[in-house]
Amino acid sequence: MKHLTIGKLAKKAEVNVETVRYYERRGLIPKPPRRDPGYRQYPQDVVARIQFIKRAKELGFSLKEIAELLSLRVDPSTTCGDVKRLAEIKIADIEEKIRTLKSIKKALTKLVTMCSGQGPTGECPIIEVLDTRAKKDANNTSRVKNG
Amino acid sequence: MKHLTIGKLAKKAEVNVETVRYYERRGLIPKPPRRDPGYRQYPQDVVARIQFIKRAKELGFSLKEIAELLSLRVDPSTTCGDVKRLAEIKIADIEEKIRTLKSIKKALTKLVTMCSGQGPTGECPIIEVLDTRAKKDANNTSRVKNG
DNA sequence: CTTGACTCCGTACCTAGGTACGGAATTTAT
DNA sequence: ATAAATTCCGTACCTAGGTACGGAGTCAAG
Repeated sequence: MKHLTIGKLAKKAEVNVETVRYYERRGLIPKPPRRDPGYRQYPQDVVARIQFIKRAKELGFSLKEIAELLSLRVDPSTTCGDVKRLAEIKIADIEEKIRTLKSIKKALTKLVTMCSGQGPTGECPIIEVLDTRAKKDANNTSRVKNG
Repeated sequence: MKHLTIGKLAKKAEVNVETVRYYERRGLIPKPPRRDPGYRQYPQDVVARIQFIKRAKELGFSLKEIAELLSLRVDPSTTCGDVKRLAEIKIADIEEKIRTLKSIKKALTKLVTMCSGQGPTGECPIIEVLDTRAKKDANNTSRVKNG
């Protein structure tokens, strides 16, 4: 089977048919060629593209950001400098996300340990772990003086 | 300053006042004590809690999931077994997210390299990198394209 | 002691990201 | 060769997560 109907594609990628059409409208997947009466014919690789979109969504990227990620490629229409710049911004975003996830994970791991250790502490260590990071821009303006 | 009004809290946590009330309704932050005519009095630590919520959202957690994360603590009302089980599920979720983020990052890094190398490939390496992962349940015809 | 900023509350509205509807044409299965 | 499923399209609707409105009471500064 060389091409996929929209229904087959949706099934493979585990999304709704309407979602496929929606992504097309949003420009997240390319407009496919049409068969005789107008039926869409999808190449196989669109499955992976949709699966990428799904994963990226779970990681907190908006469809707009995902579209940007997907457009990142080395082709004649973009200069390398542009691609590089955008990619580097995205890499930094991702590193930040990874850092935060790691600290949440650490907190959870600590919690599990505490649990085994039988310490009924009552406080939530998850927030505590992130607390340090939160402090980076916790500067009160001068007008917050109070007694 | 011992307590915060809702406005001060919102400012510190960099969210809208309405959002604070919304989170209260959703049970994401505890209902604070009230002052004389009914004004909310927030302890300082709620700032960190809201910042945690903001970050977790950026990582793709829903408010419901965030509520679960925040309720994870060792206290008398939950058994250690319960906490541990839930925490371990969350840890696995997080590890999956980290893995996916790393592979996207890797793809982007590769892209930057390619870019420096002047290779006008035209294809999007981001999807390709994730493709391997996608294949885990892509049991279709024997015809697998390679590149 | 007034003026303006802040608070209360319920309800209405908004954006993002889908999902469903409905009727006509077409394809597939029986 | 029918019946059942799929496809087309535009539009309407839905959920999550806020955000704004409005009118009344309250606090802080001039």
